Amino acid sequence: MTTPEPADSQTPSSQGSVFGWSLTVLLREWSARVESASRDLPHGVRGYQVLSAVVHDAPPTQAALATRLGIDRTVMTYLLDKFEGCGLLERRQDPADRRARRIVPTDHGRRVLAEVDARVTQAEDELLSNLPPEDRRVLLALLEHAATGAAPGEDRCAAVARSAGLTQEA
Amino acid sequence: MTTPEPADSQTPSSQGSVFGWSLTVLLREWSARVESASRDLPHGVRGYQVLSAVVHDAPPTQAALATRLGIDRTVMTYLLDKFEGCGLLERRQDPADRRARRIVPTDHGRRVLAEVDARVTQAEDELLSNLPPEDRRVLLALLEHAATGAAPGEDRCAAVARSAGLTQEA
DNA sequence: GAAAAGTAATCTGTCGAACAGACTATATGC
DNA sequence: GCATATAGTCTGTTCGACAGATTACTTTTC
Repeated sequence: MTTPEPADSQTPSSQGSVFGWSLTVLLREWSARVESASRDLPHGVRGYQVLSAVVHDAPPTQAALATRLGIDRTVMTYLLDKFEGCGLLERRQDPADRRARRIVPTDHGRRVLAEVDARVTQAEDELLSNLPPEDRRVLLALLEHAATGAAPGEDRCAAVARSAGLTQEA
Repeated sequence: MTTPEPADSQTPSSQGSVFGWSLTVLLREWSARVESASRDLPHGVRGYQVLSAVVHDAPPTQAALATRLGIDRTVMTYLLDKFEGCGLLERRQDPADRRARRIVPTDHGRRVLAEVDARVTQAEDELLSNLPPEDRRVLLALLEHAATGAAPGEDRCAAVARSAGLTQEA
């Protein structure tokens, strides 16, 4: 009786977290598309993110890579096992600290990533096809800004350190 | 010819999907915060999304609810079992189609959601604290627009209908 | 108006991914 | 040298996702 039949069932942002819903929907769709764009890679989307981070961001160690991607260390291990087995990445002992491994892409890895990256870019364009290019750029910029601010811990320090050319922190 | 890469000023593709990374980071952080904001609810974030969708969107049936949230039907079943057990929601037979269940919130459910919603809103504010309010609003609007366009199924009709009145940012 | 086909929700079993915890090897501090 | 901390690996458990069969009801067809 008192059920106040919502006149339009899709009221905009007056309702509870549109933000969360939007993020969830977009990430799900993005994952689905990138999944099929990453068919050459092991572990699908996850794999793409790993390879992409290694090539583009070059985090110093395996642990740093895991932190950046929000992946558990134990998961990172078998992810990299697979990549190494496929000849896409290599683990090298860091000469400065022989506990640590520096993850470096092989030439083959770089080539494969380039192809996948192209497909991913196209997939993203399709995903955002109902936003005009200008809005798209604004969205991307805001998104990155928000994510960088929200990312946990030393990522920001690392970013600062890297842009300043530092190799060691006190 | 081979469609050349658009050498636009700042192609995100040159860095590999910043888009995907940003979405992933933001959703992870959002989930963590909402998780602790939803401590009164079963199934954490998932639970919040379900309850929120039921109250704010009022999808006609259990299946519609599942589709909207991208949750498998069989998963929906035990999610709702729990919620019904906690007295937050009720399943009622749809008189028009006795196979279907209409999911309705109890008063208790509404009250609990109101509290959680408040906490979630606050958490989101903190999450986006490094964006000025204006940017925040723009981000939300673009995000929702993009998500509505990308969401599978009949949402798209609603999107078109609504986007007739939108597109006025500059 | 009964049989056939289709749909909403549930139940069952299986699989994989995520996480906690122990373990190995190096590093650093006293 | 011994104690403690850290990088990475290995092991076992748990939990959620999904496919497939099942039950209840509706719609279609003759």
